[in-house]
Amino acid sequence: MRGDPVTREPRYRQIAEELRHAITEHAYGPGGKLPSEGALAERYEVSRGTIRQALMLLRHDGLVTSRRGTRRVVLDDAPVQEFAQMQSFARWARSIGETPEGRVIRQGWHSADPDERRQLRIDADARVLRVVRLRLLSGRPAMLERTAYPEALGAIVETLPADTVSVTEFLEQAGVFVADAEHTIDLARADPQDAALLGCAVEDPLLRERRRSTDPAGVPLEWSEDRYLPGSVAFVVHNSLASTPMTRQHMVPVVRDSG
Amino acid sequence: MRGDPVTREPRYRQIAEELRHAITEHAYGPGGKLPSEGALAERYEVSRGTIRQALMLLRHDGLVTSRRGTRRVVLDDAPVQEFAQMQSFARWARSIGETPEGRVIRQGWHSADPDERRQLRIDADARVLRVVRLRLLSGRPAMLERTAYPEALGAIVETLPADTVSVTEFLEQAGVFVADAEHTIDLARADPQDAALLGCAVEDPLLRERRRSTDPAGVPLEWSEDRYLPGSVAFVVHNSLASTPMTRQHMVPVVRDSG
DNA sequence: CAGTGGTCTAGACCACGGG
DNA sequence: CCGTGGTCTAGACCACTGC
Repeated sequence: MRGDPVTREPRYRQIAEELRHAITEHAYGPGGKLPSEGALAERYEVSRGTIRQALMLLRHDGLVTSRRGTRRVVLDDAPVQEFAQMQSFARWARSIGETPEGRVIRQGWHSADPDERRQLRIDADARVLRVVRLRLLSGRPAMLERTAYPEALGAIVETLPADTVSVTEFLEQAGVFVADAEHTIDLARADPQDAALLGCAVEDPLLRERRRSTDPAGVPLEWSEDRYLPGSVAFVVHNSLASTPMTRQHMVPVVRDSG
Repeated sequence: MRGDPVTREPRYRQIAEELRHAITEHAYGPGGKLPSEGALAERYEVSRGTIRQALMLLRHDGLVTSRRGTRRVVLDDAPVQEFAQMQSFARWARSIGETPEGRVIRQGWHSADPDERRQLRIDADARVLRVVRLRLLSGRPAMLERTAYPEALGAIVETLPADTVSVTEFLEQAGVFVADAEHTIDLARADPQDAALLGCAVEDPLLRERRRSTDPAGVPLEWSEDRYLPGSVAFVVHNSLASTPMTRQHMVPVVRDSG
């Protein structure tokens, strides 16, 4: 009943959270130096290894540097968000003080096309549930989302009300968790459906995010193409020598069907 | 025979590299299971901790999952690149088999504007070197880059020939290394200069990447705005419960404030 | 030179998954 | 239940920075 979770938060995450707060409260920098690992280990009464785990989190988020020989330096109060917020439009919207809405525009079962088969790693004869959803921020259309779900997941999603605000949160209650996602960001032109629903003109430019999400076991959960009205959102990525989660991808001109 | 260079590659990185190769050669998956940490520790004759460091690298790159209770599962042969390739247009171009070119369009010293002062963390009276560079892929204009360098770095960049292919590689030879970068990706409209140099029309949509790079000590090195012709490039980002390097950023509609 | 973070070891206990 | 990865400890030595 109480907030006592089944599995308590690991010590190194608690420490990372405290340090993150200290940093965003400008206790050190920017440009300031963190205490040494040894000093932190003493302060928190843990081993140096635990401190290093905590600092690793901050480093991957781009909050601090680290190099041999000198103390860690505060880089910036970076705009860090939880994975859960990146993964859920509704959570993100709430975190910035907007009211998220969602409306299913169309929904139906289809046999998977080659792209869907590759992304969802399913057989040629498998079916997918395709859902088109309009996403709104405080009443204004912000994004149009076209998602394909594999059979098992589609059977759940299919039952949701058309105005479900957060599919992600519903799926979590059903025991479905997203653990990994790969995003491809580029530009697209509004097709007639985009234009009608987002309230722009056909051929207007949109920011496009294609996303493939998988569960903790590595099983693909969804393959989605989201189109954002320009001016409503930007994507921020941090990378470093320590981790390079972002890559450029070359696009060769492709021939598309006339639709 | 220990003829190793000054600093040898750490064991965990060697192991990660071997495993990465095995994965991309489809020795396990996709969907396959990796050997347990204990088995790998025995095979490579290292402690379990070292194996875990290696696996952590693969996990952050989105190559494998990891959860308690089961062996790691191969996710995909992900489009992983080195940080160095993400950071350098020329290196990236070569890696995809294209010939990179660069041309300085304009270059000059200015007093830093508020944006540059904040991004480069410099004083109000400091000067910056502003450089406008056109980047080409195999002869075709692909991107226009507007960069601001702080005084010390500008003094070096200023001396480069106008057709320098890789500024990054030159700076490395001068002992300047990029260790961290933050990227903001959204959409922009071509201004007259963009249009003239990229060969598009004014107001045409462009994919915009703003970037702030820092050195290993956390000192800002450059603040840049790159505008890509659509269709030439996409950005790919991997994130997970383990690390969330990407965030959405809300862009507030420009509202005229009435004093 | 002293202090720092990077690497590595050899243990330990626990939480979780799946048979 | 057993095997797995997640957390944590208490050391050790080394490479590097900066005085």
